[in-house]
Amino acid sequence: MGLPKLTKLELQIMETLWTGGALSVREIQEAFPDRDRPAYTTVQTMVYRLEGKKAIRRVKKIGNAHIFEAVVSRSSAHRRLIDEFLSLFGGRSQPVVLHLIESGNLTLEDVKEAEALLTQLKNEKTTKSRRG
Amino acid sequence: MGLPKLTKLELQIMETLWTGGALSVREIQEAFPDRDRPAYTTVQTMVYRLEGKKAIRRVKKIGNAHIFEAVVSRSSAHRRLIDEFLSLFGGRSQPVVLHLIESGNLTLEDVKEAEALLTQLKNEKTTKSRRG
DNA sequence: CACCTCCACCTACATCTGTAGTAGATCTAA
DNA sequence: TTAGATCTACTACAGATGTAGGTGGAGGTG
Repeated sequence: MGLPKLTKLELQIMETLWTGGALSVREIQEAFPDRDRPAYTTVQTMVYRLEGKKAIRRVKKIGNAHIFEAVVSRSSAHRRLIDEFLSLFGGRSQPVVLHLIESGNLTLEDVKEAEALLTQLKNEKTTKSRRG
Repeated sequence: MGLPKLTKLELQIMETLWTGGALSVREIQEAFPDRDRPAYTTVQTMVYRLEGKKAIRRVKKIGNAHIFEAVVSRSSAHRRLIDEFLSLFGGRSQPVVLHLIESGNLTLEDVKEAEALLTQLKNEKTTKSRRG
């Protein structure tokens, strides 16, 4: 089975784990912005569901609290999201790109930068492989 | 209130209406691919819900069948979708762009083309306005 | 007019998502 | 050791989404 489908709230929790490493439910809850923080048990429920989906796992226990960490990587989750999204446009990115540009969310510069960044990353990896 | 939120299936129906103009429930249903066509009443339910959301409206009656047409434009619906989507990435398009490029869904060429197209459209509109 | 077909409407329901309460276990500090 | 804090695990529930059945009525056909 492929990557699990993650909902908005689940993604927020994943984001916290991707950023913060291994955390308790309490820590995840407190990572939410003050003004829009779900109840402890709400977060707990989502954490359990993420566990059920194998997106996260329990790694240890501190006191009586379980500590969770991400199993699914941010990168693969994002990929999944994007594919899902593109499928709404028949898998074609053209209409998406048009709208991104139109709304000022995307310029040639952005793309150039992104490409440069990717190229750079790729080269570094290659170099490292050759050296190692 | 802004644009209504549209679900996947609702979007498929909207797409049919955006493409086909004013249609009956039966026509919308038959526009689905043979192999994955929902029951007539399923489509009907979604059409009613779209009507409830003011995304479409009844324009006339042929025989005893109502004919529906889109009220919300494809363009605004797409915009809404994209904003919704970007919000999952904190409103930043950078990670999205990176993934689009990485997965081969987006190249500099695509962006150039899209920009050219937009510029062209804008000019045409301006010209038309001046003329009219 | 009688009948058959198609449609409108209403109702139902499983699953998913977000939300949270409660009961009982466990830990910790006095 | 005992009371308060904190967690876990379970349960509940409303709204959204996809899916579709059933009933009755409108329209055309012979």
